[in-house]
Amino acid sequence: MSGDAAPTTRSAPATLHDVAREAGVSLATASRSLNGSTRKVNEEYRQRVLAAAAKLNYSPNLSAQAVARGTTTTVALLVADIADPYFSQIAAGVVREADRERLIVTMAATERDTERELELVRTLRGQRPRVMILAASRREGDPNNAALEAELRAFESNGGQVAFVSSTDLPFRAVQLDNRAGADALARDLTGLGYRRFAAITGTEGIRTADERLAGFRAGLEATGGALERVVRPAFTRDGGYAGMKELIDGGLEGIELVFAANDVMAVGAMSAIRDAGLTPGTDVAVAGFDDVPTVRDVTPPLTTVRIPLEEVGRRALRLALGEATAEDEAPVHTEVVLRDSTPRRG
Amino acid sequence: MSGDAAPTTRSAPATLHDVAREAGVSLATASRSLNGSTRKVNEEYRQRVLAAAAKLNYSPNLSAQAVARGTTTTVALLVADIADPYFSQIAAGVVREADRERLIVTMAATERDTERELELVRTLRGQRPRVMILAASRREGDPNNAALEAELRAFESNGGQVAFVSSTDLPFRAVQLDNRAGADALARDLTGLGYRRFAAITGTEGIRTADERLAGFRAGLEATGGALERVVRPAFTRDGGYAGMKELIDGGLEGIELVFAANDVMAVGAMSAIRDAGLTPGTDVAVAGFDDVPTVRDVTPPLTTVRIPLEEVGRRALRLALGEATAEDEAPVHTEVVLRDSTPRRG
DNA sequence: GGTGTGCGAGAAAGCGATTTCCCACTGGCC
DNA sequence: GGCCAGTGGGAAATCGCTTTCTCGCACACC
Repeated sequence: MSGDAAPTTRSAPATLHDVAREAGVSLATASRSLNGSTRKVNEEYRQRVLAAAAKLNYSPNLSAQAVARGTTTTVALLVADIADPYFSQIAAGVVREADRERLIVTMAATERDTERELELVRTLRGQRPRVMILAASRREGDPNNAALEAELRAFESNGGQVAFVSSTDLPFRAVQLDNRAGADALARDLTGLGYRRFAAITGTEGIRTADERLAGFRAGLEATGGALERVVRPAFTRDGGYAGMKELIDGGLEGIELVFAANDVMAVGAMSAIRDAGLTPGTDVAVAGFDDVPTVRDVTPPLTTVRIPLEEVGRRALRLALGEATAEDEAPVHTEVVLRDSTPRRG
Repeated sequence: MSGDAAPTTRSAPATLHDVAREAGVSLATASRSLNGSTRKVNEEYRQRVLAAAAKLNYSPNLSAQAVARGTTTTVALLVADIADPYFSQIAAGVVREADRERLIVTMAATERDTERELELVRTLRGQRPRVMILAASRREGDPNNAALEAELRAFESNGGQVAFVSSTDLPFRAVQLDNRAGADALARDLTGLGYRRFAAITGTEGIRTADERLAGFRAGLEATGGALERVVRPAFTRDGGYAGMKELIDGGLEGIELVFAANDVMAVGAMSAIRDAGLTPGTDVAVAGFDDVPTVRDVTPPLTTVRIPLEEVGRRALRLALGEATAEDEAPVHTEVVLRDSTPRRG
């Protein structure tokens, strides 16, 4: 049913004033009854107010409350792309934790554009959110970084809280993902399985997450005698992964045994490229990713990767920002190598 | 860097009042300069105000604006589960379109609980959003439906707009997905490929989307001589799909040639179950899904499904709610069967 | 020169809440 | 009986902004 206009006549929502009048009490008493202040209010009055509110279907105007109280119940969340499973899982964690704290989440997408990110932060600041969580990936040395820092500083000095997801060069709280250690461990495990000759598909230079993962992987290989023979740097997306793998194949695989993609969606794209080239991932060339997003256990062969508990990361980011972080929350997030069939033990 | 407390002393954000004082003009003039009212303001004053605002890093308090204007720039979005690619793609569409309209999106997750959904609608109503978009799936005959309808009616009569995604028995605008026709067409194409004996994995009875897809599939089979021999109804999730397929296999496949899962994540789960049972999806038993979420082109074999342009659905939902829908927007969303290797032509 | 008329600055009245402050009343205590 | 502390209701101030409303001023027109 593509429904029509509203049936009842349009009228302004009931205000607290209406409720007070209906209950025959003052504004102050109505307010106190509905949100339970420090002051006691006569039980009979309270009941009358509650009844009046129910009758009028009263819903407090959160904006007005925010103005009067000088504080909101809002959390602002910035991600690069909501449709990307990495970010959508983090968002799910933030939303869940926010809900527990009875906070409301407003979300925006930077589309991986730092200019946009800056502008969004500016806009969102107008909401006076209690907390701002920035999960969009950082770029090293981006020209907008200084302005972003200034904006966030201003936000903080007005009493707001900031938390980043993933490491950043900006001086704010952050949920530490330890990309380096994860990739390092992965590399060691892979050489342990008998692999020696590697290639990597990573994001554009400057994307901090990508750079760290590559550095960690490289370090792990160096420590255990693996050789990173080629590195390609396409976009940090599924299609980037596909394109990167194609580039590797077109350039001639020449004995490369395993391709490490800096995140799972790239790895999945890479596997499709391998297949489209008439090869079999896992058999002809092994593939490993990073993140352990849900789908990678369902691809064929299931993908070896480094697990990050992404939803937990989202939850933790919010706790961190709210200043409710336990010592555990402050520690780097535990990452764990998950070996699956995309990297079979090598003869 | 797990940064420390704010460096500058904490102070209240600059208000319009501060800006006006700094610029040496009245509050009214400052307001008019910054948001461009119908009234003209002396260019010199305007410049002074702009300069003062920049100097003080002024950011208008959106809550206060909302109270004063009696209207917000907020869109409320309800989804079942943000981490589910179906919903995250829709959300991405909503966010993108909202951004174009310079609206802010607040998001909440029902976790597939209609009780929660109702409560969230109540809370979000307090924000006085311009628009509420409900994308969480509907349940036929749910006891909370009446209360939900009442709540949304109240919201509408206060000037809010409501839009559902996917059909609903509730009398509100909705983006029509035409699940029935899509599933019908899929069934016809599959019998056209030579399949005759089918099973279906669909959601719990009462989930409208699942029911419609099953009904359409059934109709398509009946019209073309296919037989739906078994139907299982697990949860409407990836794990549900896995469990459903396991149930089918454990019950004995007995000549079933193709399994239709009512959405892609279930289909992907089903494929894993097939594989875990030592069979090969596509070869031993064909699989088809619904939605065409991004990952299904990367699974093996690539999944046959019915494409819904989910991001476009999200965008359309917002336009519909804002009353900006074109005739095109009002029409049911175009669905399209996408045949891939998970349903090879049959001998 | 007198009088409309238009323009635009600023004072002030909201918007829908919360919270301070005032004050009437009750009850305990000497 | 007088006094004081405690209680709790309601008037009014307040939050940060928008938007009427008032009013002085300049200009044009007769």
